[in-house]
Amino acid sequence: MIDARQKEMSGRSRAAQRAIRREQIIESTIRSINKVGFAETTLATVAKEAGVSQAGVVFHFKTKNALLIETLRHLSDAYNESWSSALAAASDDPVQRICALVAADFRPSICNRRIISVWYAFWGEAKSRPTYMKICGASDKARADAMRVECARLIGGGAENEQEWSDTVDLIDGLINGMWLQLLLDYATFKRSDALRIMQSQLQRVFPDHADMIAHEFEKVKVRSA
Amino acid sequence: MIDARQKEMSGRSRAAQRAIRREQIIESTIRSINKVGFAETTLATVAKEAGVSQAGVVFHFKTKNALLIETLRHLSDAYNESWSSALAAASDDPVQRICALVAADFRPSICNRRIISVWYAFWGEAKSRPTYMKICGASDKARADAMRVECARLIGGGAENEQEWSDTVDLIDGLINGMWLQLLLDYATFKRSDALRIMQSQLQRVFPDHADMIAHEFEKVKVRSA
DNA sequence: GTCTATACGGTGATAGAC
DNA sequence: GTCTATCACCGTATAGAC
Repeated sequence: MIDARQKEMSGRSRAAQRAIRREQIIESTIRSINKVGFAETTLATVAKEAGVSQAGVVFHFKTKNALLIETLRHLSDAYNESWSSALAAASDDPVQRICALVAADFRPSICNRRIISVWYAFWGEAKSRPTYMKICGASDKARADAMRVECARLIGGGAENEQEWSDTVDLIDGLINGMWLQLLLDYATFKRSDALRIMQSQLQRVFPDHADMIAHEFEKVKVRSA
Repeated sequence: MIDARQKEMSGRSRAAQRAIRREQIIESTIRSINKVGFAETTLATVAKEAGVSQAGVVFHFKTKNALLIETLRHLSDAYNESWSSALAAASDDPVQRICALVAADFRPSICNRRIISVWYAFWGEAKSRPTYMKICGASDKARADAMRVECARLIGGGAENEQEWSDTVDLIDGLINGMWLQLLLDYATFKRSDALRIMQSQLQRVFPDHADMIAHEFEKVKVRSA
């Protein structure tokens, strides 16, 4: 492990090395939260996962709290990158863009128990830690706004429909979060494919005029993950 | 505070006194998780909230871990009692029973940030603590089964429809969880009334033949909480 | 049953060698 | 940059008086 690390380091600038080492430690924090839980995660458990000393962790993040905040930001960045790139790759059609946004939240890299459990750990602490709250809120809002734009285009942009877009976005995004919780808790019987099937039929119910295109878009997702 | 406690104690059996004191400490645990978070909740913070000594908390629950498990069980019991009583009070009509189950999850006593944040704290720890997982899973399953019965009656009980009930239940319950998360994180702009409105319109979409009765049932909820 | 006092281990963070 | 050694503190849990 130490060899692999050193190999990865060689031939890079100082700044790049620093960034890589920080990311390694953040990944170790995620692993630790998975193994022993958020409450039991200490500098020692993180250091052990990362294969560095406890002081090494502090050197790179100053304090434990800063490390946890950076870990949350890392999750948030990865999430934002995922839906942004999905949107960038999609056509201009709002139905396709909505499907792309939904499908992005079920990509294996984003949507797996390892990551979901960490999100839940931070959400659980968010009420008592304003910084977590802010990061989670900003991440959620950016994504919801992206979805709002597409729903507004599809439903009709007049102000008289504003509550309808707004509710449609809350409905779709809320359902995604519900699927995530079920993937976390009911992992023995509930799979990503179940979640995707439910999301597809729900989108078809919400946008019955575009049922065929939605089916077509979800077929593509199924092919990609097969 | 101590006077109020002693007043509550007088004239009760030993067992009842014990139960009351235990419940007071559990309530204090919930308050502590709200104030300082799950990770920072210690015997000291709980004891301070409860107005007893640290050793007093241990006396009643043996260990901190046992206290946390009892706290989760307390949440779970309250939740189960809520939907069970709602079901018992409902008529025999499946639509009314489904509405009753949904509305029960948005009762102020069950659905408020104080309680939701504690649920999220436990969900966040669940992956690394099998006992939490088991309690959460059992609670979820009982409730989902209750919903499944009603959906099966409404959709048609043949085996050929099984995936349809199952998905419908996952859809409704998933959406409820999504609404809870939004109530937790987006509390400034998203209210219980927003969640109820979205749930109503969603149920109407899922069961279009019963839209009128659903509207009627949700009117009753609105009147009750006004 | 409830308290005060305390044992004991672990925790976050620092100092200083290399 | 990374380590070992160390600190002061705080965590859980116990002992024993009342």
